Parts: sequence; C-alpha cells; structure tokens
Amino acid sequence: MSLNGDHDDRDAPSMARSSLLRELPVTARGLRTRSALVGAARTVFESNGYLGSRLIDITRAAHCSAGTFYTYFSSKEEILAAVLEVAQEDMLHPGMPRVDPADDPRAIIAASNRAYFEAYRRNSDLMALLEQVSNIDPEFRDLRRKRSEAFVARNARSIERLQSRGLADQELDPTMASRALSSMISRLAFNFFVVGDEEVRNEGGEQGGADGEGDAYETMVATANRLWINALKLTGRSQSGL
Amino acid sequence: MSLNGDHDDRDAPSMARSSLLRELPVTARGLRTRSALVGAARTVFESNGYLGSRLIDITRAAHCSAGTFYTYFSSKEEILAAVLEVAQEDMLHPGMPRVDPADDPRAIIAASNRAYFEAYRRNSDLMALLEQVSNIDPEFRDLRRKRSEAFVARNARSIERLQSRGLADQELDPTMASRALSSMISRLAFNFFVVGDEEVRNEGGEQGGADGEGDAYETMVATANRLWINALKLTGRSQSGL
Amino acid sequence: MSLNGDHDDRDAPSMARSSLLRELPVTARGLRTRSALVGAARTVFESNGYLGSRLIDITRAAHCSAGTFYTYFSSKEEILAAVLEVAQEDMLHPGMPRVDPADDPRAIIAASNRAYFEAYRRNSDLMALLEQVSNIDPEFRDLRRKRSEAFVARNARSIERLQSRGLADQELDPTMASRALSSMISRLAFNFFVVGDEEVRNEGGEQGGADGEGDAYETMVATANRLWINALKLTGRSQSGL
Amino acid sequence: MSLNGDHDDRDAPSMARSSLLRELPVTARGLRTRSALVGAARTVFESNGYLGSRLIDITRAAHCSAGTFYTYFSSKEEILAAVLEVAQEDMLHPGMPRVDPADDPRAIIAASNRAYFEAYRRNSDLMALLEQVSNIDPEFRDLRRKRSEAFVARNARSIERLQSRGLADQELDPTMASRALSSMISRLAFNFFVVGDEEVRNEGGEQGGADGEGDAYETMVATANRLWINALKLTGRSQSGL
DNA sequence: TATGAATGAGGTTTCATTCAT
DNA sequence: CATGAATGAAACCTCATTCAT
Repeated sequence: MSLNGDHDDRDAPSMARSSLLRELPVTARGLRTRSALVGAARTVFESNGYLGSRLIDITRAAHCSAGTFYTYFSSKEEILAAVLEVAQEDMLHPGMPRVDPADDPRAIIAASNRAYFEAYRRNSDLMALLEQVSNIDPEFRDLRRKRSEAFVARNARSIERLQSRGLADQELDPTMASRALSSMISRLAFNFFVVGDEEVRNEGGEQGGADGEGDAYETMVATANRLWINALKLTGRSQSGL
Repeated sequence: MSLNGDHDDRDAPSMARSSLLRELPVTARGLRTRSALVGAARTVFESNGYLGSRLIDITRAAHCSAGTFYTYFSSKEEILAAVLEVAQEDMLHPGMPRVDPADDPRAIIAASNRAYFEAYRRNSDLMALLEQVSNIDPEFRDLRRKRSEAFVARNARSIERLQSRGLADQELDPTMASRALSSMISRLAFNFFVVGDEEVRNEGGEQGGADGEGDAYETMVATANRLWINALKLTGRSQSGL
Repeated sequence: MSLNGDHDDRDAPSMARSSLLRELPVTARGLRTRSALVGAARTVFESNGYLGSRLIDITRAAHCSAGTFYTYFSSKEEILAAVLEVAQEDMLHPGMPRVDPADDPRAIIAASNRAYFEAYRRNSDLMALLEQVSNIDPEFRDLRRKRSEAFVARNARSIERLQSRGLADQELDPTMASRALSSMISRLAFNFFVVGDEEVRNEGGEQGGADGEGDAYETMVATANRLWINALKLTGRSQSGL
Repeated sequence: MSLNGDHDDRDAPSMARSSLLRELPVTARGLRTRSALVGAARTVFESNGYLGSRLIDITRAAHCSAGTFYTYFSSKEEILAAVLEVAQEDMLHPGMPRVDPADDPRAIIAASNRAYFEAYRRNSDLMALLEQVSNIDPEFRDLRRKRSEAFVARNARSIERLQSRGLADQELDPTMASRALSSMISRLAFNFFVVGDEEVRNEGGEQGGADGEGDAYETMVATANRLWINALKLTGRSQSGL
C-alpha cells in the first residue's frame, strides 16, 4: 500500500538502465567477471568514496585487469550506477511485515518508518556514497531527484486519502507534507548512520538509563514516529502509544 | 531567544580559524587582494562546485598570480573555509524581526522558519557547496556536525521549556525531536533551492491557482510551519492563525 | 676473502628494494621500458645531478610519457635507488684478480686498492651523484651509513686477523682503523675523480716526468698503498715490493 | 708551523670575498641588521640544510622582512658564503697549544689532529652544510677545492721537510701523502660528527669498558694519530705512546 | 574475453627575487 | 633603510582511458 519505507530518493532500476548501463554479458565467465567487478566496486566505493576510489583499486579487488573493466562498463560512473542499482532493492522493499490497510494508520506508519531505518542501517555505506555522488555528478543528482519525486507523489496520495477519510490534518498540502516528512526521516537516518559518531548514538532517552547504542536508536525511531503522526494530526480510536 | 532560525550546521567562525586560516595581511593592499580572492573564490565555487574549480580560475578572477594565492591561503580547502565563514553570518543571524518571548510560540516558530528559508534562498549556492564538500572532506563534515549539534542542543532546550510549561507534547525526547525537525526544515530548503528545478517550484498548492514559483514557496513555508507546530502538539489560547 | 676493495658505503641491493622499489613488470615490453628509464635516468642524473634533473628529462630520454614513469617508479628518489643499485654491483665486485689467502697481505691490499680505484674511475659520475644525494636525502644517507658499517666491520675482522698473526700493529683498534683507512681511500678517489680537475690530475710525482694524467693516478695508487701498509705496520718476510 | 689542524678544504675568507660578497653596510643599524641575518642564516642553515632553508625562514629569524635581505645580500648563495666565512676562523686556527718546532713531530701531529677534531665537533653542523652545498653548487665546490689544495701544499712541505731530515718515509710522494692523510682525518671526523649516530659513537675500545660517547671519541683520535704516524714511518727517540 | 603497459593533460604547490610604498 | 605583497616559472604527480598483444 502506501507510506512505504521510502523516504528517500531512489527508485526502480529501469530509470537508470536506459541512460547508464551496458547490456549484460552473455557467457557465464563474463557474468562472473562482471559480478566480481560490481562486488569489488561496492566494497571499494564504500571504503574510499567515489572520488577516493581508483579504477585500479576496483580491478585489483576483482582480480582482473584494467582493460577488462571496459569490457563491461564504459566509465567509472557506469559501474557506480550498477552498484547503486543492486542496493536499491533492499531500500525499496525493506521486507516490511505485511500490513492490512484496515489497520490503524499509526501502526502502519510506525512499521514502515522502522523498516526504513533498518534498511538504512544495512546500507549506510552505500547511502553515504549516494549522498556524495549526487552532490558531485549532475547525472546522479538528476536521477535521484526524479526518483524522489515519484515516491513523494505516492506518499502524497496516501496522505490525501487519510485526509479524505477525515483522519489527517486537512490544512496540509499533501505533496509538500510528504516531502517534508520524507526529508525528516531520511536526513535523520543519514545523520545517525553516516555522519553520527559515538556521541550521537550513545545518548539514551531523557529518562536516564543509557545502556548503549540501542537506546539512542530506539529513541530516534520512537521520536520520528511520534512526530510524523503528530504532524499529520492522525487520530484514531486506539490509544496505544506506538 | 529560542527556536531560532538555525536548522543547519553552522556556527561561530572561530572553529575554522584555528585549524585552517593563515594570519590576515597587515597592509591595505594585502587586505584588498585577500578580499578579491575570497570574492572570486565564492563566485567560482558557486559556478563550478568545489571539485570543478581550479585555483587558476580563482586567481584569474581575482586578477592575481598563482603565487599570490599562497600568500593568503595554503590550500583550496582553506579558501573554501574563508568563503563559508563569510556566509555563516547571514545564515546564523538571518535578520529575524525581534520577537517577544511572551508571544505565541507558534508565531515565533513561523517567523524563525521563514527567516531560515529566506536566508537559505540568499545563500543557496553556498549551501550547495557546503553540502558537496561535507560529503567529500572529513574536515568539513566534522565541522558541520559539531556546529549542528550545538544548534540542536539549543533548540532542544527550547522544546524542553515548552514541555515544562505544558505547551508541547511531553512524550517527545527534546534532543531527538530537535534533530528531526531541524533535519526536516534544512532538507526541505536544500531540495527546494538546490536540487529543485522548475518542476518543483512551479507547483502551487492543491487548492488551485498555480501562478508561478511564489506559490510553491509559500506552500512550503506554510506546510513546514504547520507540520512543526503539529509535531510538537503546540497548543495555545492565542488567536493568531499561523 | 678479506680486505676487499670496498672502502665505501655500499652493499647488497636488497636493502633498498624493500623500502623503495615497485614490483618489476611482467611483460617483455614492460621490462624494456623500465630498463630504458633506468638507463636514461643514469645518463640524465650523471649530467645534471639529482637536483638538476627533471623527470621530464628522463622520460624524454627514454622516449616515453611522464605517466609511464609512474608505472615503474613512484618518485624521483625511487629511480635513483634503481640507478644506484645497478652500479653497486660493479663497485662491490670490482673484478679483482683472484687472490690466494696465503699471499703476502701487502700484495692483497695493493690489488684490492687498485681494483677499488679502477671501479671508482668507471663509476665516478655515479659516485658523485651518491655523494650529492646522501648529503640531501636522509634516506640515502642512512642507506649509505648502514652499508659502510657492514664493510668496515668486514675489513676490521681482516685487520684483527692480521694482528693475531702478529703481522699488524697490535695497538690499533681494528674497527676504527678500518674506518680511517676506508675513509682515506674513498675520499682520495672522490677528490681525484669527482672533484679533481686538470690541475690535480696533471701533476706527476715529484721525481719529475709529468707526462699526463696517468702519472698522477699511479702516484695516487702507490701512495695509498704504501700509506695503508705503513699505517698497519704490515711487515713480512715476503720479498715483493708493492 | 706545519701540519696544522687543517685537513679539510677551507681557507682564508679573502678568496670568497672577491666573488661573492657585497660591501659591508656603513651605519650601525645596518651592521646590526646584517649581523642578525648572518646569525639567523647560520641557525637556519644548520637546522634545515641549504636546500631546506627558505629565505623567509632566515628573515623571520632575523626579525626583518624579505626585502631587507636584499639590502645586504644579493642571493641565497651569498649569505651562505658569509655564514661559512665566519666559521672558517675557528676551523683555521683551532687554538692549538703552541708547539715548539723542536718537539717530537709525533707530539705535534697528535696535538694538531686533536685540535682539528675538537674544532670539527664545535662546527659539525656547519661542516655538514659545507659538505652538502659543495656537492650542489659548483661555485662552492670550486672554492673548496682551491682552499684544499692550498693546505695540502702546506702540509706536503712539512712532510717533505721531515723526509729531508730523515724522519719520514722517503718513498712517499709528499703531496699525495698529504692529500691522503688529510682525507682520512677529515672524513673520519665527518663520519663521526655528522653521519654517525649513537651506534658509532657508543662503541668503546676493544678492551671492553664502554662508558659512553667519550670512549669512541678517544679511540678515534688515538687511532687517527697512530695511523698517521705509522703511515709516515715517523721515527723518534721517544718511545712514549701518543 | 583478457591483459597491462602507455598515455598526457592538467592539477596543486613552492620560493627566490622584485618593487612600489 | 625597511617593508611585505606580488610574481611566475616550473616541478612533481595522478589516473581514467586506450590499445596492441
């Protein structure tokens, strides 16, 4: 349904395919080599960033030569696209528990937000990479923007539906609200998993007991959910705190 | 007072000074040249980005030789710091109308959010630059993070105060809420002014009349304010609509 | 055997390898190019000195591009190490006539000194280079010092052996004497072949007949031998004049 | 008298004056500034070497501006000449105890060698500098060579005199022997004070008791003296070890 | 399909020296 | 006599990409 875990700017791979990727190799050996390159590139990019990674680092990690690279990709940009594509899957369908549309919308939001954060945690290095490259290469910025808009539109429709059912603040512009709340969640995740260091993650809730990283994480999730729900003025029969 | 317009990551210039900048020139001529370099750098960086800018572009724009650059700065990084420093002022003290602490908190929030967006608009090229560089250079990322935390802490105290006066949702963790809402505003501004192009800015509100960019902007500000206020569950006897 | 021709500061090539050199190329073409670079570097360094040589001079002489240089060496320092390494061979094993340990020690000394001077003559440009660079770059100074110590130790053992056979001055500290005599020979060679110009080399012995460079050279060798033998108070029943 | 402490290549300042130095300033202030520059240059050169020293380091240490430098010196080379000139004094007249020409030549040699080593110790940084620069700049190499020859000639005359008195090995070429022995002493000092590190200096004599740096030093002096005397086959009535 | 050597434009940076003030 | 800003040539080095094998 709606309000799925995508608060950020990525999308179906097909968009990327058309402009950036070559055709897949036909032989088994070719597939293996290409696969090794993509895997190596992911590792290398995650460690050193896009700019810090040399093609030779990638080919070395893939146990092949510099020339071979150009059999499968026509530029550094292109293999980056391939790397990002692989990871989109996980961010796009973060394996959320099935939700019944009839459920309390607040529960659905809570679940999808949590699923998003979990996926972000798994892919934080890649998200950092995406953030880096979309601020460098207009091609990726553009890609990102287009994807983002698609999801914002979907979430906007959900908000609209909630409004028409009288469950959400009628004064809000659905598209803009969708943009704002998506921004909030994705940036929170970015700051927590990419920028954040121990200081950020070690703070627990205000109640006291700081028993490690988990506390800060749970606080973040709970706060994000509550803010989101408050922001939409979601009402419901159920009084359960999320 | 509180809840000021700072949703982003900048701060007192002194932080940068210590590690990055050379001593200022003593003669008027030197001051002039240095100034010309900083101005030229701002222009060049804004046009080409950090990576796309060559030192020779900067010195040419400043009408001086390559060697002169190193009289005042010891690296590209350093002149970037100088450029950003100049712009911090405007982002930090965006010239908000004086607010009376006794005013309706909702009005204060609305005013400070608007002031932030205005400042962002004025400095959007520079904000794009900061975003780019903080995803490349750990020094700038670190600087940014430290600054951000300082402001988050300040806003968190404001939220706490509202909570203790019974005006804001007591269930929220003030620090985390501050982080989330700051993220929302700053990212919204980034997407609007930096990433956004005609498509984004030309959409008006859903109510109808799309008459240009102004509409989308007003919708964004209004939505941001309303979401922020809803999110904190700010209530008040005060009569002003936002 | 002992008292070999090494009065100076060089040694097994392996010392340099570990810290300075890249792996060798695998193809014949690569080997050829690397070889051309080393040869070109030797010529260029010998003509212009280390500081006076630009990488571009070397690559031009080797008929390759600047980038190619870095396929094989990662710095000017490194190719210098490679150049010196080649020349070490000749200085280390100067092709001395085989000596019988039972021979008169004085004859052995005379032969090994002469072999050293001959090797120095062949490699004088390179020795000048080494002298220059070891007074500039601590890495080379260090290398030189370590090598020197190894040879001093070997010669010291020879002196010790002569002492224990009652053939050399017992009062001498073997290590220090070895150091002193090695210094004498190597510096003499340096002054003659590197510093010295026509004035020096044209002087014959005092006996009269100045008939060119050869005379001065023979005088130097004879004097060095005689001083060395006198200095150790080498005595022998053996009849051979030096 | 003869065989004075000069085993190396320096000489009366007048030689340098003619080719390298400007006239001295006339005012007291000028003299003070010039003096400060020379002093600063000595310190800086000794710390960083000739190449490693920037003019700006020198002027800063002398508390004056870059422009002022050129009031007194017309190049980096020139101030180096001035620095070396100052230090020549000490090396040239190392304050040897007055010797009676009628004394045992061996005692005279021992005294003058020791005086040389002492002077070298006092000026070792400067000697390192001279060594460095004379392998870089032909002007200094030339200067050095000319000076050296002058001293070698003087010592050669002393040897000749000893030979004619029947006190030294008649077979030796006096000039060449002088060159060789001077080389030995100066290089020994260079290796000990400039190149040498703890390893070298901490070795005591062979008898055992290593009680610090002094031991190695005394061994060096004693060995140098004994080798020198042996080498010339100096005979005398006195049996005293040196 | 795989190799790895070759490319070369272009970047940043240094510092002795000059000169207007 | 002093200042210190300005100069500018040239040096070293990087790495995505090509291509002969």
